Amino acid sequence: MSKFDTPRPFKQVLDRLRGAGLRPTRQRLALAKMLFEGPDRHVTAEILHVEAQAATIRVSLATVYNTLHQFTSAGLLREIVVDSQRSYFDTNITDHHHFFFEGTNRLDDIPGDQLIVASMPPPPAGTTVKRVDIVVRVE
Amino acid sequence: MSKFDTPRPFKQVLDRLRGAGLRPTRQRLALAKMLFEGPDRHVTAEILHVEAQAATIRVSLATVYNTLHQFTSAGLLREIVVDSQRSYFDTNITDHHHFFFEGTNRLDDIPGDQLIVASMPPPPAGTTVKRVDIVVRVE
DNA sequence: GTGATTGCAAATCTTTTGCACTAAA
DNA sequence: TTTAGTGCAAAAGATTTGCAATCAC
Repeated sequence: MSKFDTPRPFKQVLDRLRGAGLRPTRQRLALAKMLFEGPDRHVTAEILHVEAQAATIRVSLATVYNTLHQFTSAGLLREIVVDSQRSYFDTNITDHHHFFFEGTNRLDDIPGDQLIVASMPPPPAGTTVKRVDIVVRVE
Repeated sequence: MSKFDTPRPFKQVLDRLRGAGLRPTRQRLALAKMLFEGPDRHVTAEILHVEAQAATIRVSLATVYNTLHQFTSAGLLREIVVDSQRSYFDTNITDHHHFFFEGTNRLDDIPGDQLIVASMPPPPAGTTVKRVDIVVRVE
């Protein structure tokens, strides 16, 4: 067993922050590990904060909000708009869409190749398309 | 010129409320006229309230909120989720989608036949599709 | 009359902000 | 050091709620 067999998640997350020009502070590192190690996920600030506290990570809710927005600006996260009352963030930043379960407020990914738009109108004059968001609401 | 030539918008709006099982109160009638007479539009509670006041219609912001939700439940309006901070309501309740201008927070309709979804995954087991919302974000 | 509707002010909820303190480089 | 980042509490903005007064039927 060589020394290269062990995964080095700490370093991966650390590099991801450095690459985004964000100082790897204790709080950012802890939140990044919760978000980026393990499978993709959808979080709200509130949920991430509660989880952090459960994991004995000292971080304020304001910092969770700041961090989620910084990660989003840096392209590490994507904000999903499905609820006019709350913001969701997705660790999956590839091209894809969502199922939204109205009863439980849960989000599930729809892989990019499973939902195909056949025809789309041109953007209004003077504008460019920034993103196309598709939400399939189910219940 | 017969007596049938004159449009009777008042009666139309009144009947629309009655048909929805909503008492045609002064406030509901005034708001319904602002919403349903004239071309389709997108409004927030705030905007509708300001407009009402400008038209010397006495109605509280709480009542505007209540009314928008009652109209939505009754199927007279549709709520559009494009911004996780504010609710928009659309008087166009036919099948269609939207352009959202990120700079100005403005919404434009995309007629139903101008955006065609070619392939769509089946809804998760035990759920049914309630609606498919497509937002083309431009700037 | 009587039950639905309204207005108002207070409450709630999510998110942002100001600023003194702390920590990374 | 020096500058970015953090925590806290307060502020802000959107929306809802409780309840007495008012209105439609």
